[in-house]
Amino acid sequence: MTPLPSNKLQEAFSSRLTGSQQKAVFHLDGPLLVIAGPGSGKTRVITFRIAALIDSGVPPYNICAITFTNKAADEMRQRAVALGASGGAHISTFHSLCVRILRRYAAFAGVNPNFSIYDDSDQLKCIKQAIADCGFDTANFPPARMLDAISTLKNKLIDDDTFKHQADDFFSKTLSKIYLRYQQILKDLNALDFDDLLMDAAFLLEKHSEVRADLGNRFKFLLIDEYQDTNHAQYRIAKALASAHNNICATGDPDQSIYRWRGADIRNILDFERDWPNTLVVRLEENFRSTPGILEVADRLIAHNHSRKEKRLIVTMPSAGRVAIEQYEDEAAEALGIAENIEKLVAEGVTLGKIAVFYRVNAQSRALEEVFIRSKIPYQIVRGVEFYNRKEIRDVLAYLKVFVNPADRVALLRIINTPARGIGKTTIDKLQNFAARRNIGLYEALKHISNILSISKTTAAKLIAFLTMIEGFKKQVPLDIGDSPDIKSKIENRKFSVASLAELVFSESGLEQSLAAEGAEGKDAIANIESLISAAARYDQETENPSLVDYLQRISLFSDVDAYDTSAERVALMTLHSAKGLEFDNVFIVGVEDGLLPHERSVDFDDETEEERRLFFVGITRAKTNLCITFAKYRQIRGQLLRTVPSQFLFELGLSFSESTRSVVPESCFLGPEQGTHFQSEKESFVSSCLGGEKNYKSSIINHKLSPRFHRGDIVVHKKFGIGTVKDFADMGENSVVTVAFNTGQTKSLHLKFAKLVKI
DNA sequence: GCGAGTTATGTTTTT
DNA sequence: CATAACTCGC
Repeated sequence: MTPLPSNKLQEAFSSRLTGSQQKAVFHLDGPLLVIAGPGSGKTRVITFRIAALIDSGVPPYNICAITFTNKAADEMRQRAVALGASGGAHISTFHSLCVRILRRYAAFAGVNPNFSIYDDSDQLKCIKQAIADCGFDTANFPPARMLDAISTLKNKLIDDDTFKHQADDFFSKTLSKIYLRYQQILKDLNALDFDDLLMDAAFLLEKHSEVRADLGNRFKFLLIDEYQDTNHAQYRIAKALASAHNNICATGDPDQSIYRWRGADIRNILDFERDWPNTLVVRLEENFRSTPGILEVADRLIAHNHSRKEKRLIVTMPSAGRVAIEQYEDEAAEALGIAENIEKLVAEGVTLGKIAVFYRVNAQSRALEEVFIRSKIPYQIVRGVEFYNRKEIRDVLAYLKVFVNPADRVALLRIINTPARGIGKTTIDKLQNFAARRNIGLYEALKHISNILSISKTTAAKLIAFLTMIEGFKKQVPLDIGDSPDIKSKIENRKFSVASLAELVFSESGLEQSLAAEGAEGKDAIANIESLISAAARYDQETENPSLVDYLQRISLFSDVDAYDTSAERVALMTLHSAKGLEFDNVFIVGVEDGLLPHERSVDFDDETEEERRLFFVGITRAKTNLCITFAKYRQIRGQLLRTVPSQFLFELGLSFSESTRSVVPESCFLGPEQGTHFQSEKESFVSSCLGGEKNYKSSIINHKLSPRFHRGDIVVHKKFGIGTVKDFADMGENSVVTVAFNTGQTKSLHLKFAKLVKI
């Protein structure tokens, strides 16, 4: 029964694959784990395997490949076809796959297939209501924190009912109540959040053997890329999908696991061999991407992670390019320096599409953007979801969501008075009360408006006009026919267009009119909606059977990198997380400072610092030829100009400290493989020169150089509170707290880190 | 009911 | 600093 690709194909592939890659690609039967470093061709192995499977006679229909982003799925699809594989294999992300499964087996899963998918801001509204419904205060139970806790539970497949029985302490019991209520709200609104997609799909597969058998029969070969970043729910889904045949192939690199904070469980990859007996493990250790200098730096960095199996990166590329570390005064100078570097590269003949800048947090893109605009360097910020988060876009989409899923109260509340049509808070409250009393949905309540006595005739008329308008739009939407082909063919005579419906909504709802009346800002908004409509038109064109539900569910799962236009000759700006899976000839990594990378929210725990190190490792290993790492002496954070401390990671790369300029690097320095051995000793001397053998060099630098000290009785000026007298000073280095009695009469304890206090 | 203006607040990474 | 959540006057 072992399928085998034709000799012709084996030969063709063999010339393009290394020995270990061949071993992985042609081991078509039974579990396979590919553990491989960056740039070793993990994704390539999966793509080739798809082609090999199809060539060996497996129908494409029986193949299911899971990628980390939709973008990666698209690329894999194209590359497989380029290798001669016919289309038809299912390639998607876990989330997209789950949506398909939940829709197809909606009856088993107990969901209405027209469900809305709720993102953070929708979730926030629901959790706030859940907290309020339970009689708790959002001050004691921060909505975001609660959502986070619930998300963690869902990723572990602990549903609200299960959690109720294991909650034993006060916090858990409170959380349990909120969790139960939150799930009830989502259910009432026929909505699923991102984590529900995975959890519900996992339970569906585990509880219904017929579904499992059906899907096991459908997907006879399961391939999963980036396995190190799967969470427990995804693991259980994979387990269920492969249970019938054990034809599972996973590829991953524990050193590139960067989503632990989101529930990714590194044990999934570490325990793979235990989970699937008789696994063939293939290690790909050669790196075909980066030059030796880059790999040496990467290797040196990742070696500082203790909880890791040692793994070498074997160099195959010739020595070329450079690794530079540059220090700047502040983020503006840093951005300017990068712009100059880019101009130099361009002068050498490099095209902009081969350059990328990575940063830890999205806010860092601003400084770069400003300079790039001034320097006239074309760039693209890789932030796909941002577009769909714009107010006007969300407004149009909310209309569409209501057509498909009238129970979606979040969407309905958004549009009921957008644009303003005289339906205010009081009316909405009355409507909600009525709906709650009758135990019906809000949309249902609109239909019984005449029964709400407290609502005046004129207001009722407005509500009726709104309802009539929505009902009119809904007539344009064909009934959702799901996946059943027999009914499908009967209704097929008319091709539905999302774009024309969106256009109709825009012009007829009054949105266009109200935006047009707004002037310049409205103009931008109109332009955005127009590009939404053209994107929808593209969807109509590319999709065989465009449907509104499918469209809405699809854009809900849109990720940042999905918007990345690889063909554009523009510098790509993105977060280190988004950079995963990509590669560029020239890479800049900015803001490598303590508190930013590693991020301040992660420095308290060693395992989190290790994840930050992996994140930096991922960034470094994206570079093929040139790598430039930058940091600044001062950085504006949340409006405050702060003196920064170079990241500990810089020393781990082997940076030296210049005593004469008291800076970490004179102006810039180059690291290369030949410099190797000296770094450790130089780091030691740097630390001891700063603090004479103490361990915590971070705060010492600040104390030494810039943290002013205050004494009782000092007169100080504060930006906001004015003049005052120092009452107390708690010297804690960068965390020092000053207590000041201001002349306004108030006494304040201020963190030196944040407050700008000047001694006079 | 509505919008302008003010004040509090919270700050990572994302499918 | 940037945004969400308020207040207030029309």
